[in-house]
Amino acid sequence: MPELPEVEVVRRGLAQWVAGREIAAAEVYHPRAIRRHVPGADEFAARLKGRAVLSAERRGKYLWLPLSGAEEALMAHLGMSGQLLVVDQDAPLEKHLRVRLRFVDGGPDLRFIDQRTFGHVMIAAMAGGVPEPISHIAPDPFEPAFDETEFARRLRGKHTEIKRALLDQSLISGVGNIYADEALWIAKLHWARPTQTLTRPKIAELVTAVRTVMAAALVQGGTSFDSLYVNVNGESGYFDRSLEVYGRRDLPCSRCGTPIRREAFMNRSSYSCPTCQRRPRPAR
DNA sequence: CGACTCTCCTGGGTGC
DNA sequence: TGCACCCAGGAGAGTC
Repeated sequence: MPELPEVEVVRRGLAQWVAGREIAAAEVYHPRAIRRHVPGADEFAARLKGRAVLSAERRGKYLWLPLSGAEEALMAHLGMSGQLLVVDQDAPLEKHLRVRLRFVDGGPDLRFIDQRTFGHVMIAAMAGGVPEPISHIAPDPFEPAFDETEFARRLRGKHTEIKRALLDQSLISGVGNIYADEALWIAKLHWARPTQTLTRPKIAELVTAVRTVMAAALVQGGTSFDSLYVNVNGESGYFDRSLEVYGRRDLPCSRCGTPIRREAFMNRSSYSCPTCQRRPRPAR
């Protein structure tokens, strides 16, 4: 649920507080947190010891810390409830602490805390500038590598609904349920609109809406809808106050006053304005 | 192969 | 007050 803006907030904190430091030790408190690191916890810790963190990078919702030595990085995905916190090494261990990194400088730890355990960390080889496990995902809309023409071409070739496509990280990365609903509201598109019926100008409008809402969220430090999204210092952003549809069932649309509706879609909630976002005709 | 569903997980909230 | 249940949802595995 932390989406691109929240993950970017975390990346900036890691760049400031963790980059340039040498790892003294890694401790794994819950095996599920490293389930994608196939060699296991002991190998994970051994491979990190003595390596320096070179920088902090991001694509979509994925973060990675390139490491000194071999061409590999410590990669993280926050899932729904993951947090990467920079905390004093003497601070008490958090209830949902999953992985702890200590540094040779004796400064603050980097701790991965994750209540719902959908997030994970792993060490991954680099491949073409990104960790190999995420080589299949598309650039996010803030990267120079994001090709809007290619995105439009692939989108129009799909036989699916627009919201499903927005959440497909192989088409465009970084968009999750909250910002998908917000961007669709800005572009006045219903979530069920068939992708093959979208014109190129409408797709351009939608991409602009995605960038607009995410940039606005980033300025405010991200969204803190359920208080689990925090920066590396444990602080929440304020963008939830600016949400137009997400979580606003029965509240008036700021454009037309119609009560916002909540519908089930893909086993989750979709919020939209019944007037501004007309349901597409069922004909195909 | 593309489209779509299922599954993992925990704790806060709710209704009785 | 306690307990059963629902809900939040990203992404990979599995199904058709």
